Amino acid sequence: MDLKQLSARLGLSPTTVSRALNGYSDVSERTRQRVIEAAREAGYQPNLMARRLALGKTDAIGIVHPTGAGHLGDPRFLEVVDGLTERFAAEQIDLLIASARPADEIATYERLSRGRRVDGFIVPHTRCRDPRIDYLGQCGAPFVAYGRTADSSGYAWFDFDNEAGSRLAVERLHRLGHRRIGYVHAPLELNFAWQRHQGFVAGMEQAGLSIESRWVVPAGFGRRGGYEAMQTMMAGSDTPTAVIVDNNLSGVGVVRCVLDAGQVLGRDISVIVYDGTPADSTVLELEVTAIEQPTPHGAGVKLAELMLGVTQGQPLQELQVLWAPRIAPGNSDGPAPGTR
Amino acid sequence: MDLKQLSARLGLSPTTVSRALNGYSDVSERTRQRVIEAAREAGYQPNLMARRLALGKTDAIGIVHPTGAGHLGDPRFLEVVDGLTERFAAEQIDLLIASARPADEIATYERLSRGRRVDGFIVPHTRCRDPRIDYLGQCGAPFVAYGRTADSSGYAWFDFDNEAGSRLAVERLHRLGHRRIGYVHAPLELNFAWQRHQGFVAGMEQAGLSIESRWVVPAGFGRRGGYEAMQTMMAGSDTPTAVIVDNNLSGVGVVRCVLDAGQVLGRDISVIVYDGTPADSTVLELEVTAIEQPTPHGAGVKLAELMLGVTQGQPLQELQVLWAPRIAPGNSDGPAPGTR
DNA sequence: TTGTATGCGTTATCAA
DNA sequence: TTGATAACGCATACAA
Repeated sequence: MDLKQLSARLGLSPTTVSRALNGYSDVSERTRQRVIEAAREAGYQPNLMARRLALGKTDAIGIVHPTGAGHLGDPRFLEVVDGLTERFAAEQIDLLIASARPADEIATYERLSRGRRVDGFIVPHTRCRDPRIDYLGQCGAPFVAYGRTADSSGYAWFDFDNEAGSRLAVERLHRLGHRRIGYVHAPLELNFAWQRHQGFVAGMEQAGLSIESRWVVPAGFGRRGGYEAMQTMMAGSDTPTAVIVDNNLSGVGVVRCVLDAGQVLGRDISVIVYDGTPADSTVLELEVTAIEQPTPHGAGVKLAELMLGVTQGQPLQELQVLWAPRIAPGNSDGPAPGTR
Repeated sequence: MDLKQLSARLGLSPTTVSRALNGYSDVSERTRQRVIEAAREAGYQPNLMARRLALGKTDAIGIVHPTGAGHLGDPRFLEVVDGLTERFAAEQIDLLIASARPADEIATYERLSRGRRVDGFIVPHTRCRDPRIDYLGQCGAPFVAYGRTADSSGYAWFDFDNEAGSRLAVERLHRLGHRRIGYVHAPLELNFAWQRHQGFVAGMEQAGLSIESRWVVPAGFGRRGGYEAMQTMMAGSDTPTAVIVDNNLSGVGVVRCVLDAGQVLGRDISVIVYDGTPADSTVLELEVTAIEQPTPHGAGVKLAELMLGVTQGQPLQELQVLWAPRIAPGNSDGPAPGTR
């Protein structure tokens, strides 16, 4: 059942039927109702390829996710995808997913954009200096970045206020009497890690605390990385009384390491973790004090909306969104030992 | 630069140019070379929407992944997607991803297939009785299932020989002298869980061992579920000397629980886990004995190839592929206590 | 308010 | 071996 057949059945021209279905104003209300009714009962579905050809759009947004090391099964990524597809589906837009090793990433963006397979991109896992952003900017493809780069002025993005989050954590620990605060972080090329680290530095400065470089430990992204980082930190002769962890996978490792060392969280040592403990974790009976962000699903929905805004030519100013974190208190932190 | 412009530049008709580029035989070799050369240097890219309209294909395959409980961030899913996109990209085929809550799943398949947004589907996470398979079968949409259903005769699928895997594990433990063997499993609606459980039952029978129902414990999918299941099992007065776990997330929980109880793996209690330990785990210095499957990435590639086979009308027989598991010995199992 | 004619860029048909 | 012409199904100036 195509437009021609439907219009023939109605005794109208395809033009009129098309306009009636697409909500144009220059068609009488009576005709419109008649058309809509007939379309419904005939089970008419417009041919998307034809429409796309005529309109020059693909109704698809691409997302290229980096594969391989450094992104070992970030489980939250799929939740972002959930949010994206949910919001896009409401607009009849498809999400096209591609994977690429870091070395092939640009080529993949090129393939998708030059082949006009998508109308735009969602760019995840931004880095401080990000060639993907550069490439898309210069070739004029619409996109929304999930996270900012060093210079974030010229494009649409959605990000958390990572600096503020770390500062909140430092302030809280400082109020609890801690003065020796450690920090476990993901690779600083990842911009979220960089920003959170910046916030840590700023927070410490503001609190008048000095940063011990041996207590600032990089961890591979993931549980194991966190575990090893914490082992390193605890191996020294003097150890911090509190630790902030910049991602919740590493956070699991850190917490696990503390427990394995026979220490009591919130008493012997305090830990605050970005995003707290993953729902699925073996750390039971422990509510880790968290720097709380919007859910990945919510982020996905927001990213989708920004993408829609971009394609509709909304002013850039409205397309740069920063969400504010807050502290969700748990029982993994407490007064510094010897404070009271 | 479109076909018309390119043909004008060459002094040929669009027809000829099209045929030259698409490898038809009825064009002279000299002309073909000339056309290919010109196309390359002009950077000609065919308009996919136009081609799709003309050919009535979408060059896209859909994958609908169930969102919400029960699939909490299965990290391996993304790896499967990697394999899929990698293989499909080589054929200029896009992978379209959608998310749906279990209740909306069928509707999503319907939206995608009736809207002719995709040429076929990959169906993940099959269940024993699976309405998605029923729906796709009856509406005639091409698809490949990742895992079989109870009746797997009428469609293309890729699966592991889950029964064989469990039997291998039981045999190994039996040879090591174990007679009291427990089993921790994912919900049995999931077909892989069902099959693995069947294999366990068959293996025990074959070994002449009796199954203690209190040692067969269902666990939610995930680390925590495994942990709790193992707690349950170890709470009883008499406990098994060995445990088989049917997925590696629960496996982490089980192992963790054993360690937390101060027992030594491979000596006090033996554990064999499907797929072993995830690369990113806090269980250090321990190589869990695994029932080894192909990698998710490999599975993705294979699924993509099966999909291609389906669209090319290959006989069904060649499109039902079972991969055989093997045991990868680690140090989490050993002779039953008191055996030697 | 409706219809006519044309374009979107490709592939397929059939004649030359 | 090549080219003219007609699909593919929808959208849109423009005319009525």
